[in-house]
Amino acid sequence: MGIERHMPGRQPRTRIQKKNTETILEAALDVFSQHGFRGATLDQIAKAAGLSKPNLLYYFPSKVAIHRALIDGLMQTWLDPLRKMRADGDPIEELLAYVLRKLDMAREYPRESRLFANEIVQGAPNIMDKIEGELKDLVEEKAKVIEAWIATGKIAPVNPYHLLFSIWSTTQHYADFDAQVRAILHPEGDSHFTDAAEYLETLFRRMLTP
Amino acid sequence: MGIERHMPGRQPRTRIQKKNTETILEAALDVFSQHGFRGATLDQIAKAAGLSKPNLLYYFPSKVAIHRALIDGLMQTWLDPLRKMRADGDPIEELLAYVLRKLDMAREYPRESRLFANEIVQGAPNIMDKIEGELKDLVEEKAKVIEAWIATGKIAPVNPYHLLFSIWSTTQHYADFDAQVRAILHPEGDSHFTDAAEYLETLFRRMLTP
DNA sequence: GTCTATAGTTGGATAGAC
DNA sequence: GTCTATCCAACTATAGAC
Repeated sequence: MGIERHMPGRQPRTRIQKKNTETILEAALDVFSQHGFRGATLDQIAKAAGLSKPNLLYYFPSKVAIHRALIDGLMQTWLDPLRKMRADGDPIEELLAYVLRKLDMAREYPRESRLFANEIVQGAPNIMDKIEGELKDLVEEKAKVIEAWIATGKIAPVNPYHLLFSIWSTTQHYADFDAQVRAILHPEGDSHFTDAAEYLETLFRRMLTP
Repeated sequence: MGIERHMPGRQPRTRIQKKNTETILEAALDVFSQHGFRGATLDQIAKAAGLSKPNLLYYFPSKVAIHRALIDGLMQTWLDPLRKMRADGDPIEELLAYVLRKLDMAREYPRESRLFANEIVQGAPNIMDKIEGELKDLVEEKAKVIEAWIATGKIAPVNPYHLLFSIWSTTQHYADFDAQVRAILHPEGDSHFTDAAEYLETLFRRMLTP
C-alpha cells in the first residue's frame, strides 16, 4: 500500500472504512435531524455511532464536514420523486403519483425531511447553493412541463410553482411536524398516512381536473 | 415602594422595565426564529436588543426563560385565526377566510412562524404541553364544526384533521421555507403572496365545494 | 439598573500513546 | 485505527462595582 493519503471521509478505501463512514453518517442523520446543526454535538453523534469523538474526526475532518457529506449524499434521493415525473405520461396521474411518492418519502425518510427542514427554516445557510442550482433547475424544467399540460387543456390552469410548493408542504408536513400531527391524532404507528394519502389524492385531483 | 421583589420578567412594574422587557423579547424573536434555541446565543440577543448580556439576565433569569416567555406570549396570537372561524357563517367562506388569515400571518409574522417551526421540527420539546392542551382542544372543537358542515352537505366530505393540516402546511410554508421559496421565485418583496393567495383560494375552494 | 470582569461548563478539535 | 487526555474557544450565568 505504501503511503496513503488520509481522506477516508471522501474516498473510503477499505471495507472497515466504508462501514465506519456509513455508521457515522447514519448516527449523524439521527442527531442532526433531531437537533439541527448547532444543536447537535459530536458527543451525541459519537455515542450514537458507538465510536469515540476523536475517531469520528479521523473519518471526517470536522463537524461541518459530516453535515455536508450527509446533505450531499441525500440531495439526489430527495429530488428523485420529482425527477420521475414524466412529461409523456397522463398529466393528472403523473402529478398524483408524484404527490404519493412524496408522501411515501415523508413516511419512510422522516429524518431526511427534518434534516432539510432544519436547514431551510434557518435560512438554508449550508445548502443555498444546491437550492439555487440543482433544485431550481429541476423546478424550472418541471414547471415548463406543467405549463404545457395546462396549454393543452390536460389539467386545470394553475400556477405551477405554487402547485409544487403546496405538494411539498402538504406531504413533508407529516415528517417535519410529526410531533404535532401525532399529538393531535395520536395514531398507532403510521396508520394516519393512509388517511393522509386519501385526503391528498382527493385534494390535488380536484385541483387539477379541468 | 419599600422592598420590591425582583421578578421583572414576569411582572414588569415600571415603564422602563416594560419597555426593556419588550425590547428583549423582540430581539429574542429575531434571534431564536433565525437560529433555533440552541443556535441562538445571549450575546446575539443582547446585541440585537442594545443591552449588555448581564442586563438581559436581570430581566429574565435564564435563556430558557426568555424563550418560554416568547412562546407563551405568542401562542394566543398563533391560534387566533382558527378561533375566529365561526360555526354560524357560510362554511366555505369561513374556511377560505381562515386560509387567507393564515397566509396573512405567514406574511406579517414570519419570525413567529419560524419560531414555532423550529420547535416542532425538533420534537416540540418546550411546547408539547401547549400542543396537547390549547391547540388540541381548539382543533377538536373546530373539527366538530367542520363535520357538522359536512353532515348538512354545506361542504364536500373531507377528513377535517387533514384539511386543517393542509391549511397549516400550505400557508406556513411561505414563512418557514421562505429561503427556498425566494430562491426559486426571486420575488420582489412580498409580491409572490398575491399569487399564493389566489392559488390557495382556488385549491381549497375546489376541495370544499360539494 | 447597568456595566466590566470572571467563574464554570460545554463542545470542537488536536496530541500522542498504543 | 482507536483511544485517553487535553487544549482552547464559546457560551451561560454570576459577582460586584457604580
